[in-house]
Order: sequence, then C-alpha cells, then structure tokens
Amino acid sequence: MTTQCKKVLAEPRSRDADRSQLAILASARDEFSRYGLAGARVDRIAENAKLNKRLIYYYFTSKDDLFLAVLEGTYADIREAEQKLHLKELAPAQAIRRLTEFTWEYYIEHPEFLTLLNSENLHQARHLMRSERIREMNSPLIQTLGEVLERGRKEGIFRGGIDPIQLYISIASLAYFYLSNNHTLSAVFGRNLMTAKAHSERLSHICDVILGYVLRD
Amino acid sequence: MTTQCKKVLAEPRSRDADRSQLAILASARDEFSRYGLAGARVDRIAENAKLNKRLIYYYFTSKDDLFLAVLEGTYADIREAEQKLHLKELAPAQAIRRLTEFTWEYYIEHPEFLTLLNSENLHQARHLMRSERIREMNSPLIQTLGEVLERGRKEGIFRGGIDPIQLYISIASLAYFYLSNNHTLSAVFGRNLMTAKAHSERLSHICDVILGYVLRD
Amino acid sequence: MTTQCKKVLAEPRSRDADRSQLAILASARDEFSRYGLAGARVDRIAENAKLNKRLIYYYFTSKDDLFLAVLEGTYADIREAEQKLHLKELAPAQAIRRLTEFTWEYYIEHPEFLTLLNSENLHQARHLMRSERIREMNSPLIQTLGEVLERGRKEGIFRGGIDPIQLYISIASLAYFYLSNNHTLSAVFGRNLMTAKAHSERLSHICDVILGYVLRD
Amino acid sequence: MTTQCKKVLAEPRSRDADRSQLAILASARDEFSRYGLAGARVDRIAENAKLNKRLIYYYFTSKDDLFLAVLEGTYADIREAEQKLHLKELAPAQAIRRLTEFTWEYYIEHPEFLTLLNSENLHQARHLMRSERIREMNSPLIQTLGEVLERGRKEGIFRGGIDPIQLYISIASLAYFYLSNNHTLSAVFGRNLMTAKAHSERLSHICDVILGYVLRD
DNA sequence: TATGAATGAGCTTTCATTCAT
DNA sequence: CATGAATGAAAGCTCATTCAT
Repeated sequence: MTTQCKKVLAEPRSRDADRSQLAILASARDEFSRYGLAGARVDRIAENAKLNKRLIYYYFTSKDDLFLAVLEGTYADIREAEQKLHLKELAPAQAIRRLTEFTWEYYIEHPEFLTLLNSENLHQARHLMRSERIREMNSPLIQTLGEVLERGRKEGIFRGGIDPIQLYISIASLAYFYLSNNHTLSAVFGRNLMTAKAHSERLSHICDVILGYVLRD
Repeated sequence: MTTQCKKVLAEPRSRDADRSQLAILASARDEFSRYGLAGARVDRIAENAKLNKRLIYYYFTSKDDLFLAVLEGTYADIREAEQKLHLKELAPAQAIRRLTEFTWEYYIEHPEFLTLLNSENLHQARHLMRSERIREMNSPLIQTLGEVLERGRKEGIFRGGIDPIQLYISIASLAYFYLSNNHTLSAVFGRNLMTAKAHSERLSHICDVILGYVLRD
Repeated sequence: MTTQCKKVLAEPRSRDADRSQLAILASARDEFSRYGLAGARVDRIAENAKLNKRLIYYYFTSKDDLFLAVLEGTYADIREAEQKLHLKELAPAQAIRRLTEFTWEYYIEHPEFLTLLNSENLHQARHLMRSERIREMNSPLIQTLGEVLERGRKEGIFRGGIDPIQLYISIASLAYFYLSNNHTLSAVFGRNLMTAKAHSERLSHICDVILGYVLRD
Repeated sequence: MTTQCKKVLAEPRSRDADRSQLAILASARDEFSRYGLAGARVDRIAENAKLNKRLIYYYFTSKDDLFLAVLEGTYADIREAEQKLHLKELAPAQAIRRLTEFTWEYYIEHPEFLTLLNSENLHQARHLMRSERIREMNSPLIQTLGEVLERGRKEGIFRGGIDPIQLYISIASLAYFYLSNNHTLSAVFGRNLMTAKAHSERLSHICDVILGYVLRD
C-alpha cells in the first residue's frame, strides 16, 4: 500500500476513515491474489482487515468494485516504481539490462501482481476496461524505451526496427511466465524453480536472451 | 478430447459410459477455462454436457477431482501434439523455429490450455502434484531439445551452454504471456493485440528473439 | 443370521438367491444398527454385502421394507434364544436369575438389538406395527414367567401380585438402559462402564434388585 | 428452554439475537427429538423457528454443533430441575421415593430428553464428549444420593453396600426403558402402555422394585 | 439373477449483500 | 463512522430409487 492509494480517497476525511480503507485494500489485495476473484471471500477480507464486513460495502460498493480498486492500486504501485528507474540517464545497453532486472525483481517481490493480473485476464479485463484511473496512469515507459532503443541504434550497438512494445512485452514475458507458472513447471519438470540459485540462473538467462536480441551481431 | 482419455477408462463398460465421461470432461474443460476453478459451476457443466449433475459426482467424485481430470486431459493433448513435431529430423535452426511456431500456434488454438494452467498455478499446482498420470506423461521434448542444441553447437551455428529447460520456458513465455494477458495488455496499451496482423508480428518478433539468442553471432 | 431368516424366503429358489438375501440382511442389520434408519446408506449396505445395489430393491422393495425385514430377523433371533432357556425346568428363584442373566448377556452379545429397537421407537414402531410376522412371533416367555411367579408364590418364596409383564420389562430395563446409554453415561459420570469389572458389578446389582423384589421378605 | 440458555450468550447483543437463538434451539430440539440427528432437516428447523436458514449457520456453525447445543440445553434443564428436589431435607425412604417419582414424571413430561439421548448414544456420545459445558454441569445428585443411602443405613432401614451410581442408573432405567420403548413394547405385547392407568401401575411397580431393593428385609 | 448407468429431489452449507441502528 | 443481525439465491454434494440390458 503506497501513497497512491490516498489520492483516490475523498478529501476531507478522518484519519480513521483513511486507515479503514487502506486496511480493506491491503486485506483485499492479499485475498484476491491468493484465491482469485471468485475464490476470494468478503468475510475473510473483513476479518483480516479487522473491520466489519458492512464497511467494505460502504466504501467499495461491491466485491467487483473492490477488485477493481485493488487492481488500480496494484498498477499505481508498479508505475511508481518504474518512474524511479531513470532509464534515460543510462547507456542504452545498461538501460535495457536495468529494465530487465527491475522487471524480474519487481515480480519476485510482488507476486500478488502476477496473480491479480491473471485473474483480471481470466475475466477478460472486464474491470480494467471500465477504469478511468488506469487510462490516466498511462505508463511513460514505452516512450522512454523507444528513446533508449533509438539511442542504441544511433550508437550502432542495437539492431534497428525493434518495436518497444514488443520488446517490453518480451521482457515481461520471460520473467512473468517463469514466476507465475512456477508451481506447475516445478511439478512437471520435477525441479524446484524457486531456489536462490534457480532465480539467479533464470535472470542471467533472461538477460542473455534480451541483450542477445537487441545488440547488433 | 483425444484418444488419451479413453485409455484410462476401465475396459468393460458400455459405450454410453465412455461417451458420458467424455461429454463431462469436454464441458468441464470449457467451464473451468472460462471461469476458473472457483468460478466454475457444476450445474453449468452438467447442463452443457446434457447430463445429470449427479453423474459428474458418480464418475469424478468431486469438483476438484474433475478439475484434475481436465488438467490431465489437457496435458495429454499437448504431449500428443508435441510428439508429432519430429524435431530430430530437422536441421537445428529449423527445429528451433518449428518448436517456436508450434508453441505459438498451439496456444492460439487452445486458449483453454492457458487459462487452465493459470488456474492451477493460482492453486499452487495442488491438483497436479497429486496426479500420478502427469508424472507418467513426462515430456521427452526437453531431451529432444537438448539434442537439437547439441547438434547446432557441433555444427558451429548455435552458441554453447544453453540449458534446454531455460530455452523451452523462454519459448513458452514469449507466446504465453502475450496471449494469456492480451486483455489487460490491450487495455493498458490501447491497442488490439488479437488481430491477425498483430499475431503475425508477434510471432515474427518471438522468432527473432529466440533465434537471435541461440544462433552464434 | 439364523435359520429363521430362511423361512420367509420364497420356496423354490437357488442357493445363490438365498445367499444374496442373507448377505443383504446381514449387511443391513449392521448398517442400520450403526447409523439408524435415516443415517443408514443403501450404497454402503450393497457395498458391504458385496452385491449390486439394485438387488436390494429387487428383493426388499425399499429401504423401509428392508429395515422391517431386519427388525423381524432380529426379533426372530431373540425369540429363538429365549426358547432355549427352559425356565420351566428350574426352581423359581433359579429361573428368575437365569432370565436376568440371559437378558444381560444377550444384550451384550447383540448390541445391534438395542440400537435397532431405539431406531424403531424413534419412528414410533411404524414398521413393526404393519408387520404380520411380529404378531405371529408372539413370545411365550410372558406366560412362562407368569407360571414361574405363581410357582414361587405357592412355594412361599415369592411375593404375590407380581405382573409378569412389569417384571419382564424391569429385567430388560435394568440391562438395556445401562448398555444402550453407556456412551452418554460414561461421558457424564466420567467412568468407563464397559470394562469387564463394571459389567460384572452391574449384573450383580441387577440380580440383587430383581431378586430383592420378587423374593418375600 | 430455560434461563440457563441465556447465560451462555455473550452480553452486548440485541434482544433479537437472543430471541433468534432461543427460537432456533427450541425448534431444533423438537426436530432432533422427533427425527434423530440424521433424519432432522435444517430447513424444517428454520421454518418452525420462523427464521432464515442461514441464521442457523450464523449462530451454530453446523448441524452437528446445533445438535450439541440442543443436548447441552436439555442437560441444563434436567440439572436445574434436579436441584429443586431438596432430597437432603427428606427422610431416607421418602427421598428415594421422591427421586424415583421425579425421574418418572420428568421423563413423561420431557419425552424429547429420551429420544435426544438415544440419538446421542447411537452416535456414541460423539458430541457430548467434546462438550466442555457438560463436564461443568456435573450433577451433584450422585453425592446427595450417597448421603441419603448412608443416612438410611445408619438409621437401620436401608441395606448397606449400595453404589449410588448403580442405584441412580437403575431408577432411570426402570422409567426410561418403559417410556422410550413404549411403541415397540405396545406392538409386541398388544397392550397400550401409555394410558393413565398403565402409567400409574408402572410407577407403582417401579417404586416397589426400588424400595424393595434399598429397604432392609 | 444380476448389474452399471442414470436421475430428480432435496440435503447441508456458502456467499454476497442488505437491514436497522 | 461503524456494526451485528438477517437474508435470498445458489452452491456443491448426497440419496433413494429407477432404467436398460
């Protein structure tokens, strides 16, 4: 839960009201990420927030609206973290590596992000699509990434014609799939993918793949 | 629903029993892939299978067991399709491209596979882990892929030291994430990722990334 | 299961048919005595009899009719055992003691009898009341007991005016209640009533009570 | 439903909450005593309590827990009634007679007590055994009875060596069996045991048996 | 005689939500 | 701002019973 959350709260409110809403959002984020939208229990959210169930409806109208609020908060958090990357100040190859490592580490530190997104995709982005906040939170990252790629191309170290969106998706893919699917992959390959060693091997592999792609031969 | 399914059914049964079980499995696969495990409704599964709800419990004991049966069938299907690839008969670069394209196309043609796997991961592979069938269905693909990589390396066209599991996961990642998350990605980027053109661009990008990685500079 | 059971089977039948019916009755007696009428499961009766469920309906029409058949068999068994007492051949006090001990021991050896009777009483003897067999199985015990009491009175050792039915009920009461309610009594008194020592103490007490009543001061 | 019930309810609740719980308990006691645990229907309990079925689970968690609550209430009631006997203030023979009559009358006025106990015994006291309340409700009756017996012995009118628990069980037995099994006994003996005349004859017989036992010859 | 397949009705339980204060 | 009480709808599951062979 970061400062973002407070921004959507109506202005002249008591500390208690703020605290209640934040407690609900934190509890809901945990619950939705653990059990999915359908599997989440409003009772459990209230219990873990140590607040009355009725209050959830008072502040968030319905389970679906609460889910959207959680999603918005989750997106706000990653956007905020991205803004601290300062890719423009780095050398192109350095910037790509930085972004790749950031993505990997952020997903590891925020596993809720992955499961919440999976849930929202199961529901075909039904919630996000009606969210105004999400559109306002438009990530400047793609543009920055485009600039980095262009700089790299001009310096002669990156190949040309790279679509920043495709690249961004690929960077995310290589981390996301591994972490999100680690349970089934572990079961199928009979190998624990979540050890520290496995993690560092994976990150190393991902960097090889991404840099192998963007760097000129 | 493929021939695999029949193999596990006990032999001396009326044709109707087989047909009923297959109808339930098909309907359940659809339902679970649409709504997830918690969101799926046994009533709906029965209705769509045009069979009595009681029969589902008669054959599959519980919703969870049915979910596992669906997962097993889904895995059996992809394993069967993989076996038709004949990667060993192809030139190394050709084999990698073939596997990449196959993966992409299989995911497009079987969107249920993606959502079912997401659901199972949400549940931390709880079902797969108690499945004996899954362990018996061990994919020979990784070994084949290892042989292809070795051949490519000996021919001097592939870089050395590639872990076939890492590569396999990466190939899957690049297709899976894009397709599984297309709804949220579309919402966030404001761009429809599911057009034919977008698809072919993505596949092309994936091949570039993967081959850019395996091919020697 | 005793010879009684066979008497109700239609005459010209295969050994197999007999065996199936007896297996069902034995399994049903066990099931009903364990779980009561409502708690008993036809599935479990079939399974334990190692026979198809359909056969139960073939032979016994319904769960209720099967319950009645079990009750009738149970009564037939105790009647048969009573007939072996030969109370008339004993001295009066000896006969009363013999009957008391028999009752106690029979209940201990046939706990199903107690629970089946409790079940039937819960249902207000609904089944027994429509049974012709039960009325035909009228116990000659009461009459015998009357004769014993009369003999004892004439010999000057028994008090007069004892109603044999009241006495019979009392003898049964003192054993039945202790054994049937042993679980709750043990829980309430915090004392295990089912040890061999507790049993012999109870029997001794019951004999004291009954003989203390019938014997003249 | 007595004052006992209220004691266990948490204090700061609306009067309606109390009333609802008591209505559920009263309705459940009736239902369980009529049909047993397995035969009882939660729907019917709700309907007769004129309350929503959901509320039963809200307050009592499950059918089994509700059954236990009913048992506890039933025991609380009889304990409360016992405490009004004041056996210590009576002459020994008078006290024994008083207890015998009380037992008989209480069972007649509370037939639910008998069937509820039968049900609990069918389930091998599974519920009572996990009840803390029952253990706390330990009856002081046995001790009082022991004192009465000792007084009678000292006065030279009672025989010595009587175990108060055995005697208590016997007094209960003679009433319980007759009343609890009256339906099957009536069916078997072809004689209505529930007329006023039959009742007074039985009570008279029971007193004769019990006093015949305790009084010195 | 015997059985596997199938079912309708109804069971206990759950859940998101609203009422009343 | 906050909460305990209450509910309608529907969920997963069970059961005695029947069908078809």
